Amino acid sequence: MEKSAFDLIYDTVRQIPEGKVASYGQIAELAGNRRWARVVGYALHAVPEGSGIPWHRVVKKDGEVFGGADSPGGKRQTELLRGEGVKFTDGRVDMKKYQWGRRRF
DNA sequence: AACATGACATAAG
DNA sequence: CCTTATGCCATGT
Repeated sequence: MEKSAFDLIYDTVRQIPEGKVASYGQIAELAGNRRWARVVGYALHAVPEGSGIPWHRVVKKDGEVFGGADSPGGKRQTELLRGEGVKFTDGRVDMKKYQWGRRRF
């Protein structure tokens, strides 16, 4: 069985350390192709609960959570990240300090 | 099997 | 900053 894009993406997301966040594009890039950003979104959307996938550590390139901090799910994601020590500002995570590794520069 | 949709990113205007 | 277009995979109808 060859690994599918989803498997690679899930594997990458699982490697995100606690207290850090990664952007969809970053996950896609680490998974193999940076154009999988969309696939990453769908993958997280299809993440079965209890899979051990820290989907809440994945945010948009701007650091905004899914749907926006105003969304019910976004609010939950924000709370989860905050519980790990990630501070939020204006509904966005401070990527400069909390982005996993750091792509670019 | 074909078409439309989706938790995005990037480039171009 | 916003809109439009393109790229990619899986799922639902």
